[in-house]
Order: sequence, then C-alpha cells, then structure tokens
Amino acid sequence: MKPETLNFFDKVYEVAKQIPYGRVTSYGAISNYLGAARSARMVGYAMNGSGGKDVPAHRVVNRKGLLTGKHHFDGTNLMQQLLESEGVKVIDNQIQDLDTVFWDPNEIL
DNA sequence: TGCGTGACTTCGT
DNA sequence: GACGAAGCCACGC
Repeated sequence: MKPETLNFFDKVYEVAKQIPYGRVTSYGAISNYLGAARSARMVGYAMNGSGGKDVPAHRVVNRKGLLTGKHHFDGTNLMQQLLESEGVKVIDNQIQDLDTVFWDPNEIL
C-alpha cells in the first residue's frame, strides 16, 4: 500500500474540512496549496471519495464560483441549497459575491 | 496490461 | 480580449 496517494486525497479532505462556515474555495486554490496547481482535477476527483467523510464538498467550487460538482451530488439543487443555507448567495448554480465568500487556504494558512 | 475519462486550471496563440 | 490546447494523477473498463 502506498499511502502517498492517499496523502494527496487526505490533504484535500483536511483543507476542505477547514473551510469556515459561509465560505467557499476553489479546486485550484487547494491544489495550489498542495503544490500541484495543475492537478486541480485530482482535487475534484478526491472529492469523489469524500463520501463518508466530513468533507463539505458543497463548499468547493471551480474558479468561476460555478457549482460544477453539483451533478455529483444527491440530486439537483442540493449543493446550491446547502450553500444558500449557509448564507452564500447562489444563482443558477453560480456563487454571487464570490470575492466575499471566497476562502483561500494559502492566504489563511 | 493499456487506453480513456474526469467535481479544473493555466499557458499559448 | 477570446479561444484552443496541454497538463496533472488516479480510477474504471
């Protein structure tokens, strides 16, 4: 077994769990924090394994603030509903005031 | 065993 | 300023 790969995933989970309430981040921000700015895809893939974890995948969106991963959720507007429930304005699967709710791990950590 | 796909991002033209 | 192509790593078939 090579936990090194799991380390990458685990790292993503760690960062995702640290996302404050009412804040969101992007795959690129996490991947950049991990030192793999061009591996943003893996971050999203890691979220695939977030099932069963306490990882708020709904707080992770793409660079544009678009809920691209919402298709992988339970149904349709679950992800959007969760964000709105936290005070994040989301319209048409797109986060409003992204600059305000955006949370950069590199900046905070 | 090997090829293709995927919750994205960045560089280049 | 906008569009196209490449890169990254892991998992599935």
